[in-house]
Amino acid sequence: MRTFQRSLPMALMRAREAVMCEFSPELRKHDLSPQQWRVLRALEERSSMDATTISKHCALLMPSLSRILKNLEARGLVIRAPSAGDQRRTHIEISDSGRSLFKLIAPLQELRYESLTERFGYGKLELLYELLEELVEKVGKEEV
Amino acid sequence: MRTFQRSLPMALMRAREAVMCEFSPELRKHDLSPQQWRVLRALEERSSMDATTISKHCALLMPSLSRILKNLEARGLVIRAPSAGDQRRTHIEISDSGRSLFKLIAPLQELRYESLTERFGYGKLELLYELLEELVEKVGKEEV
DNA sequence: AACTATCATTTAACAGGTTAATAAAAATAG
DNA sequence: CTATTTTTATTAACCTGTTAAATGATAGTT
Repeated sequence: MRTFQRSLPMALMRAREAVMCEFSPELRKHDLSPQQWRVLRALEERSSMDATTISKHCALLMPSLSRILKNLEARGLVIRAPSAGDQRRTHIEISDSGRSLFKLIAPLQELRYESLTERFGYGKLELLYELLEELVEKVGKEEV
Repeated sequence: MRTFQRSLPMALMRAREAVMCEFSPELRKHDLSPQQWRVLRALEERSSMDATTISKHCALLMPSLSRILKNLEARGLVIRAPSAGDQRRTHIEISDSGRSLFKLIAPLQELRYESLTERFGYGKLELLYELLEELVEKVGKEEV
């Protein structure tokens, strides 16, 4: 029987926590959770999207995203409006103040990412990304 | 600037979710969360431990573990008693009914793990474990 | 022995992960 | 064109993740 320590979900979780330790503190200074930051980042890159697109882009389930957007909207970092064509869709746009906050934080996080890459090794990081992607692909395939 | 998709926390999260899809449904049938299952598994292997040891073993923070144990105890899967030597410590033991539940679920999960190993490739899985471990090591090192 | 610091655990508070249920708009079938 | 189905988003309910604060027990000091 496989030993207890051989747990893929646990190993992945542990790794994620370790990586978060690197990025979270800076975000917390601005009262941003990693997920809120992820959404802000995505919107900064694309300017605007509907909720479902953000959900896919950020790997967030709709219920989580719903809460996150409510929060970000309340803080004025994001603007929500029903989509023109399809009234079901919500159109999300990053606000000026959202963009300012992004510009304040992004460079610092970028430095940390570079430092992490250096410590871990560029090649290994690439390899890790590839393995993770392949894992998602091959494990997801099972559902009929 | 690094593109949005190059996010290690996100990649790790996505992978974890994909893997969970494999194991969660069976657990949910028995009203067990992945973490509750992890604790039960750890206790089955060692029979009994104090809370802090479980916490380290299962990579759970104490507040989470505290809630999990309260739940498992209420369901009679686990027995809690103050430790003999040190009254601060809580001694946790798996109950007979906890052991029975484990024996019911474990073989099914084992099969799923084997299937996953086969689909992903044994070598790749080993490599992934190693990379994740190394990542935790090298990223954790930063704090002084 | 009394005071203080440390340690193990719990509680609180807030956010996200997850499944199921709901509401409303849009697409499709008949 | 109405009835049904599908899609989009939200809400609810429960659990975990996470930081900070609180409680209670132990160890160390003076």
